[in-house]
Amino acid sequence: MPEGPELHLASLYVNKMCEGVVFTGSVQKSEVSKSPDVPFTSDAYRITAASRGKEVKLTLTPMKSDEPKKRVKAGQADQPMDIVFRFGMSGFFRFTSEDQLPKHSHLRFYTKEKPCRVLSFVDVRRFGSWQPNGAWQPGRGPCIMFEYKSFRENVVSNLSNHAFDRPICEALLNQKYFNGIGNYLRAEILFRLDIPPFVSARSVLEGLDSDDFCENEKPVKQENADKKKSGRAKQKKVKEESGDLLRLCHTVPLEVVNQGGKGYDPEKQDYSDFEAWLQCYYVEGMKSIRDHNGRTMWFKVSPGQPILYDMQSHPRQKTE
DNA sequence: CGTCCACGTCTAC
DNA sequence: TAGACCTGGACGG
Repeated sequence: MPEGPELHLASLYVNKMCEGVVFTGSVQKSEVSKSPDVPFTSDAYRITAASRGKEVKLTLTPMKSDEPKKRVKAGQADQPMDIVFRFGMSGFFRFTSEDQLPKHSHLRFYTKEKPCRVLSFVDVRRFGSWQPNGAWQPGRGPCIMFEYKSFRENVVSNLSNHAFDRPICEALLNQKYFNGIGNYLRAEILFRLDIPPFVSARSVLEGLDSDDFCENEKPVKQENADKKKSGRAKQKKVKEESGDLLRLCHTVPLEVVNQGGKGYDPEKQDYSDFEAWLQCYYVEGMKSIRDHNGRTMWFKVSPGQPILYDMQSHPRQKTE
């Protein structure tokens, strides 16, 4: 499942499926999982979810006892517990009956009904992880989708950092600054602005404002408010028409969220909408190359652009 | 049968 | 800056 949009859709899924549902007992981990046990037990508790960038937080909240004076049973939680999940390459949540447990269900929450149902964290490859009593991972930046203002400020005020020495396509995967961007989003975002993937991040980002003046229909800045010009005219024009790179880091993922469904997941039936939405990643006629970390970067070569890399064409069979 | 590839981190040399 | 960590689908022989 898992870039920012899929993590957020997962949190919406949990909140929708678990609304009004009462869970009970302890939290079960699969035999094979190496993630920590979740030391939480309650006769009756609820589950809610939130997302931030590429993480999801579940909150387990014990329900108040009918008899307030009665002491909480030994071993029973009386305080909420947060569990923070990262999804690796294949994590997602599923809510099923007990006899429909998905394969690779590695953490399970059981409802109080009979027959009971189960909220599962499913993760085929087990690159995902969870942390009981967890918090948002320190060092990950603000969410590209839901903390847009601080996301922008964090990038613009740290452009001198070595992270921005990297090519823009690699910097976009740095979760300290782009929490929620992954491999398909970086391709789609750079494609929209026709930015060559291996130009230096700093050269693309310098000159951007920490405030997005395009947002909220604010008037475009005074033409001459900025002195140093010339090369910036083109950039400013792009910004007026479709937003700058940082704005697209916000709006492109939100397009996927607004599609609903499950976002990126070729195994699912409703993958076709998402596939149709992709303009670059894995698209016929686009080029791909390994970046410095061995990740496949998808991009197009614009007419007249110099061929800087040893590229190969990777045509895709359109299933439709 | 085999090899390659996949939405991401991690830690160890 | 390699690998390590995993399963499984696609595709080649």
